[in-house]
Amino acid sequence: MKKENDFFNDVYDVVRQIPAGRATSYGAIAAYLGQKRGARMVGWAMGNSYNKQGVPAHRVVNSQGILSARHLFGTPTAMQERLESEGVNVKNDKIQNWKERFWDPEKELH
DNA sequence: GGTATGACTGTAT
DNA sequence: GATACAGCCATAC
Repeated sequence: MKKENDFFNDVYDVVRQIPAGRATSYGAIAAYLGQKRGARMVGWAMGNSYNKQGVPAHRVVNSQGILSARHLFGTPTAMQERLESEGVNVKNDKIQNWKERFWDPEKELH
């Protein structure tokens, strides 16, 4: 039997709450889940669900606001274009105004 | 249970 | 700024 309160489930739940036009980092999600060093797990979890609907994985980037996983979206520009269509300026695979675009689950969901 | 891997992060060089 | 290394944790074999 599989736990419904999976680590993945928590990750998906947080990612789903990211508002359009914003983005967060793996580390922030991991920290919110109490696993400050579990950023890799967040990415790993997403890797098993990036094709899952309802999970805007394109709104999750690394700590520098870089679209580290753009290459996994089918096309190298899919992630960037999707973010731009939501109002996020992306340049060189990096989110502009990252500090202001950053959505911190610890603060927003506190 | 040991080893390898991973959409990460931070520090050091 | 780029490269190298270490840390952390869950999953797969």
